[in-house]
Amino acid sequence: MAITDREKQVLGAIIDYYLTFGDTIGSRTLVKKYNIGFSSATIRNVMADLEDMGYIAKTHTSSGRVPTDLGYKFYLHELLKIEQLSKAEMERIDLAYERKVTEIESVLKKTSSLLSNLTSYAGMVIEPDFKREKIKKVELVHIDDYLVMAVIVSENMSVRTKKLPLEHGIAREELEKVSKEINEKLRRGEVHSHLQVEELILEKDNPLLEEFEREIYQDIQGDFFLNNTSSIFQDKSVGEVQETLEMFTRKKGVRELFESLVKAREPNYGEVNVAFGDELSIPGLEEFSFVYSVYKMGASQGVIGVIGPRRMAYSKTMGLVEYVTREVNKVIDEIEHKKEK
Amino acid sequence: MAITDREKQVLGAIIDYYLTFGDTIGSRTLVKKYNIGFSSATIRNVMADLEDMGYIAKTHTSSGRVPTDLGYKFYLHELLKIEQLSKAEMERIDLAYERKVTEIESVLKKTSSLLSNLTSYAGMVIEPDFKREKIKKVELVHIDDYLVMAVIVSENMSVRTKKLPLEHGIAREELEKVSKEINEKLRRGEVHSHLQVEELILEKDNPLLEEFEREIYQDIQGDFFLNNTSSIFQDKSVGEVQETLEMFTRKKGVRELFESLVKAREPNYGEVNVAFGDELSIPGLEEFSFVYSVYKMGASQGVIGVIGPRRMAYSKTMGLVEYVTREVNKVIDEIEHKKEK
DNA sequence: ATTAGCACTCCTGGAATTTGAGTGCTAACA
DNA sequence: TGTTAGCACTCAAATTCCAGGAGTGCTAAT
Repeated sequence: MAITDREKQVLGAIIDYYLTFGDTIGSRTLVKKYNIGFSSATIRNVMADLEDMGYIAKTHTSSGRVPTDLGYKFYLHELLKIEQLSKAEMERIDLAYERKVTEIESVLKKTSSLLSNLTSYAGMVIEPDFKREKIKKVELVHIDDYLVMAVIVSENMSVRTKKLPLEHGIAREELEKVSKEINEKLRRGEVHSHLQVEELILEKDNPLLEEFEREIYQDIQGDFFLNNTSSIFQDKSVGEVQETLEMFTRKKGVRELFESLVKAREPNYGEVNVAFGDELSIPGLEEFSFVYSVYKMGASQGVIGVIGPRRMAYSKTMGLVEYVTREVNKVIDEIEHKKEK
Repeated sequence: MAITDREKQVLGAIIDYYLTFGDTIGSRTLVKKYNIGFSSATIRNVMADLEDMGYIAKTHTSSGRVPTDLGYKFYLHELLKIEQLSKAEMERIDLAYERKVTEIESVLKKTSSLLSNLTSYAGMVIEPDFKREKIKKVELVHIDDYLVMAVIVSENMSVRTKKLPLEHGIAREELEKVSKEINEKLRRGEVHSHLQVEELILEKDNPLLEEFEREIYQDIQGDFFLNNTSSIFQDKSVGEVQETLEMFTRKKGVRELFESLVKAREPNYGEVNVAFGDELSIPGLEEFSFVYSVYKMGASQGVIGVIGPRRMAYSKTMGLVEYVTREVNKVIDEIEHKKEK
């Protein structure tokens, strides 16, 4: 049962109204506000058909209609056109990346806050997974005999630091030896993952292995930058969204969730996607939408996106995410080339 | 005009009721719930007197009474007894510090979460101010020619790391020279503050000084660990407390505010204090209370405390903060002695 | 196929009303 | 003189009631 043009038009109007006012709309108002050349009675029939098809629904017997999830998806895939940014907006973004930032982490941080500023939703940037990167080298800094600071550099030039408290103590010279040993092995390709590196350090001293596994695990992995989260919860009470908020501030598990979402779909570089909260299956985010796209960095990939209410200015937001992602890819390229030079 | 015992008793009852139910209480209910050997009419007279003295107030002409700020303070200073923890509770806390943690930062982190678990309010631990500490040594790790990771160790063994992106690039050998130079100067006592250290590095390369000042400023200073903040806002809407929440997650300015509060009073080690939100003058925290005490670490001092609603179980909480602070001081001592050994 | 008309439904918001927990004051009492 | 009973009065909060508005579906006419 194909959908007619008239039906498309009406569906579009209903969604548009819902997007801007968040409310139901009935046949009469629809005819008046969106100049449609038919009477309300006709539209009532069209609406009844759309309801049969499952695209719209009533909230109660005599209410107007709102789009269903199905209707929403139809809209996103078939009806929606990504809006090109205006010249002025583009310039504003370009300007943000103008003063050459030479360090990748701060580029990502800045991008996240840029997105939230421009959309007034929550901006989100996920770093490429550090754990999956090959380790290039490790420097062990001797703080004192009982504390070592490991500086871990990955193939794509991400850097992580990690404190390693030692039970038995180690002298500076001894540590330097260990350090050389490790880097030697790295160079010969005998060690890859960061976990192995830890083991190498630790077997010299055999300390609180479990502690590490549990506590510091998260510090070492790819970070993510999330901005302006509270804005999207606005009217909710803190109690309701407490867990989600906690999850964001502790940065626990969030990364995995978003990552798995992106993996689940075909990752098309440069293409902007939309995921409803319920597709994300992130507790507390059921009523939100995630507009995102994938950027690449070295061999890995990260995610740039915006979390906002289901009722959001998709057209605009998607255009924005698209443009910003392109921009970020450009900056990353520049940095990488500079390094190689 | 001295306050009589009877008045004290009534005031205590009013506050107790307010603390547990957060509501006004009238003479009749008060007589019934707190077995006072007088009639409601008598209590009405007592209440009228207390109101004249400014300790209690009505919310409207015919309502019951609630304590005023003055009444609250009187209660805290004169009436309240700090509750000793039970054996079981003490053991539970001891247990948390049992598995010897050999690294101070994680002790503080753990303390913060311990406090929030035990009170279900927000636990807060402020590190001693890193900026005020003397710097003991600096290690400069060469990531690549355009990125240096500085590891800064203070006199009291706190450690900070900081990425320094360079505009013009520096070779490994050159960097090592700079590093030696700096540490030499440190040893001779020619350099103290971390800012000077930065300058020394930077004058070799003259890079994005302003960027530093602005962006990385906060990373370098003493951190604080704040847990479970959302729990204290519970019933509020996210919109209302958005700014405060944002302030907490960005960790911007919070430290200064709390520090200045503590400075404003005489810092008695080991003694537990209470500050009302309005004494803190922290935006968004007007309706909260801060129960805290000061711990010392090397030459500096930090703060351990709990942020909760004005209506909180003070007696209990104060006992808890007192005990935990003692415990933390003990652990820090142990770590420091171990180092010296 | 479209439309006008009609009876009916449901949500919404404000006004009116009731109830409960208080108060202050006065007069009586130990 | 301190304590108490009794009474008239007040206010906030909850509940009920009611009218109005925005819809719908259906039928009959165009």
